[in-house]
Amino acid sequence: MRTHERVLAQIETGLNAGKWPIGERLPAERALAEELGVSRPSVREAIRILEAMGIVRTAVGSGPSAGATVIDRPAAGLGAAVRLHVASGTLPVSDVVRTRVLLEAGAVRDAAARVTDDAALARVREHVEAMADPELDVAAFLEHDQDFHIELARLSGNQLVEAILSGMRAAVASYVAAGAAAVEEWPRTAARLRAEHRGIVDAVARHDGAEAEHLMRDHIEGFYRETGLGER
Amino acid sequence: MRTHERVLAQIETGLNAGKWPIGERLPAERALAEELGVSRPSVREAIRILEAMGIVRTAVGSGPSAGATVIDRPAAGLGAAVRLHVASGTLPVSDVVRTRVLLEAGAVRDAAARVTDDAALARVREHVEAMADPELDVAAFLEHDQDFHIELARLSGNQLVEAILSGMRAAVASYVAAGAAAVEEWPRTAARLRAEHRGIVDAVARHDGAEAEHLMRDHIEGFYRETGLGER
DNA sequence: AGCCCACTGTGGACAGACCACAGAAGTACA
DNA sequence: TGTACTTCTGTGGTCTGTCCACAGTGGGCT
Repeated sequence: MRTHERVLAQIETGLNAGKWPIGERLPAERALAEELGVSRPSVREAIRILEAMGIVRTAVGSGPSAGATVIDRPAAGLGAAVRLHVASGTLPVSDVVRTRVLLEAGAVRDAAARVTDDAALARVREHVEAMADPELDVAAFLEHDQDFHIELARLSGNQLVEAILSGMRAAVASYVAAGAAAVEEWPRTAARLRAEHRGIVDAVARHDGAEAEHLMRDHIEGFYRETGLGER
Repeated sequence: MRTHERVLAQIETGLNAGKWPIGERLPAERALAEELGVSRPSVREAIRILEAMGIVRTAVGSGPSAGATVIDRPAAGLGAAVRLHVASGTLPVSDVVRTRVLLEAGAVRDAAARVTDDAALARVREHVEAMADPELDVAAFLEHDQDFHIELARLSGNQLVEAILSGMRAAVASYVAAGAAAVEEWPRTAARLRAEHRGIVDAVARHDGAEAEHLMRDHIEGFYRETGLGER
């Protein structure tokens, strides 16, 4: 086993044992290196991996905010992994779409069953309304679309689903942008997407999970079909 | 932007451009460092991240197999991320279970629609049959159970779903083991699980996606309920 | 012809140094 | 006494140089 892997394992053990709760800082790189009897570069490599996985955040300087702070951003690591693999071209877009359908459809169903927080629902509606602005260019529209989907998934309360979808965000954004560019009459498509968004939110608001699930499924698959992304 | 991030971005760009198809090797660390005008440690940190994400595999020595070879193991990176976050205790088991339900139910539905490869189906059945061995201890039984679920998901042909589920494997294994230990009459539960497995495979084999989806849902949720893991 | 061994290129690891940064502590001055 | 400035200290970021272990490769010896 390589040194940095050993370091990683030791840190992971410590994390499991609750040695450094979220918000706490890991020992300084030099201290950790001495403590574990390894060199600083080895410690750094381990911390790099933790950072890429969204487990810690590093900062230079002095004071409480400096150093490697334990955080918990599942989306960071999952996101980077999904992004890199989609980028490397081996993860087909159709797989990403299908996975979205499964997760988002399930998420809105759960959201409909549990949503009571009107503030959260209002946040979702904000994105829907923002998309109604006729001045909005396509990029900004799609930005709100992404936020809408993520916020909606968040309503399910399932952190893992939210993290995976957040992770897929960049990958989704790139294919959606390509799809939007392929649409002939964008204004009409945009109007339809808006209407579908409203329908989904309304279904969630009235706790109609089955309907919300159904609408979400059609919404994602419909866009994918209309843009012909599947035939590439 | 930090140096290793710049290196990572450059490598990612190269990957996107198809500069190093899968199976090819990245330039040597020293060469890459000189080419990009950075130090070797910075290059190493970038490669470490790629390695953790399952994008490359490194090997010492000489010859074609040495160096950083581009591979594609989405499960590696996603798995590590899910494992670390579940381990860090912030991802509740119920979220993991729910995510499994969504993904696996969808996966078997897709599998039923497309499965024609009898060899792949036979591989799944092997695990089912292996679980029938009365000599099998609980740990080995659960091992086969995990393999069964992953192989089944693989039949869907969706690499992303398979990767995510593979990534969740370790997390799932730990909660399933805890659940199995909480069961009063294990032999009876084991028999039921076996029967459910058979039912799912049969449904997939006769292309009955709806039934397979339904059975899978009940299978996962049933075990979760029976073991009372949700009440902890 | 076959075997052995040195060579070469690779990642793995380490030591040591210097820098940039940001907060903390100490100090000078009003 | 209070405020502003300066210095100190601890932190990650980065680089240089070095050595090691390893695994093919190819030449030379038997």
